[in-house]
Amino acid sequence: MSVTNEVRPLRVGRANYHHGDLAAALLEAAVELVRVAGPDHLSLRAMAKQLEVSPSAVYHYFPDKDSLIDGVSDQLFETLARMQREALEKIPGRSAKAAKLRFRELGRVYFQWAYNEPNLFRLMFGGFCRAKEPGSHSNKEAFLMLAKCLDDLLETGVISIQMRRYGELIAWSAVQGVSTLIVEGHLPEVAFEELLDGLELALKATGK
Amino acid sequence: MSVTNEVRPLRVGRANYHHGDLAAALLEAAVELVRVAGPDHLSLRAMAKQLEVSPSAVYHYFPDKDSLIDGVSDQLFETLARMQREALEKIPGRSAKAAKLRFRELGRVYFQWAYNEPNLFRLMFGGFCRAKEPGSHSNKEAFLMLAKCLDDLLETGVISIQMRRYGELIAWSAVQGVSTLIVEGHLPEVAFEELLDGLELALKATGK
DNA sequence: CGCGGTATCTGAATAGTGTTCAGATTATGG
DNA sequence: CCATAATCTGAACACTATTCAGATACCGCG
Repeated sequence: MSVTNEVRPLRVGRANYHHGDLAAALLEAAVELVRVAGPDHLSLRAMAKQLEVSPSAVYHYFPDKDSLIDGVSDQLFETLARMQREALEKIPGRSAKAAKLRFRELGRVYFQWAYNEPNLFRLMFGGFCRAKEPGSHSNKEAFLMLAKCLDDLLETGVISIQMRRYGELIAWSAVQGVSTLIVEGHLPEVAFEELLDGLELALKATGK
Repeated sequence: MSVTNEVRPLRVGRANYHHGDLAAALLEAAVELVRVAGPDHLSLRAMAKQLEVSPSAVYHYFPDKDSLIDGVSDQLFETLARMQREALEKIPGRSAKAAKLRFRELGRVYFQWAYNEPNLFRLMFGGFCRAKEPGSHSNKEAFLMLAKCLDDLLETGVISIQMRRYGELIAWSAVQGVSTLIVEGHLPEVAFEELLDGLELALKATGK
């Protein structure tokens, strides 16, 4: 819907030269291929064939396959962060109940993402790409959302002041871990809600 | 050191036929190659060349590459479990202090494994192999060790009875998660000990 | 001791992969 | 309208997993 949208010819007729927006098309196709086949079975040639483009065309937009995967990763982290943001916006209110719901929903979106799209989750956290600095990607935003959530829980007296200090670390680690363990078949699906129960109880701790 | 050790000819002279114990040699070479190059860059041909064996020889012991990776995975899970067992054996005693040390050490071995050998960790949990049933692999043993640890913490009054119920789930998930997040560069290394502090505090909860 | 059968491994071939590079094609600014 | 820059092609190279017919070495049985 941007202004530049009307300009590109988008491969008029059958002429194959000048795709229009090949970089974006490549990323889109890559996401889809990873989604169905897994990160280790992403094939540049398969992508090129699907976009009716020569395999070497890719190298005008990405220096190599790993760079493309990095691009996909960035996009996925942004998508996940957006989903979390949207989920939070649906639960307004400054009550303890609302704060608890937001906390659980934040974790639930994370887990559901992993559960619904295991291959995308694997690409993000399976060593195919690495975060340049701790808290890069859109992880920065995700981290801030979690922090805000915990602040709300503290203010409404749900969690203790001592545990607030460890909140982000424990919650993020536990949700990340349980997602991996369920996705890879080491834990049953039902373990996730149970983990949330445990987390809430644990963070409450000696406080209140 | 087993009895069958003396029997195999182990590739006498320069004759290349009949390796001796190719299956085990393949697994060993595979572990080493994954260790240095990552799970997605494991090459059957590179393995074969290293063992001075034809590439097709592999297929007499493993139906395909994925089966070999499954074999590697099983071996890695056993190794990790053994390291945890050995770590526990070094900390005897029924005191609260000993129980706390055992709990932390169990997590530390898990994390150190991930941190020291990220590529092996990725093979185990990155979707290259899947646990057939929840609690298969030598995860069963790892899970039992963790359960025993938590029982000790309960008996010595370190953790609350309520939290005992969520102990395995929270501890395993959190340690798994923080290991992934640190290995993949989303959290700094120091986050691990901090997580242990938080976990201990969290599990204590309203009890004692 | 020798011979047949079997387990083991080879060699070649097929189909697929990422990557490079010279050159062909199209779009665009002066 | 033409030159220049951006874009994409086609062929080639060095890899990869996998299959299969056939060669090789071992082992037990007579």
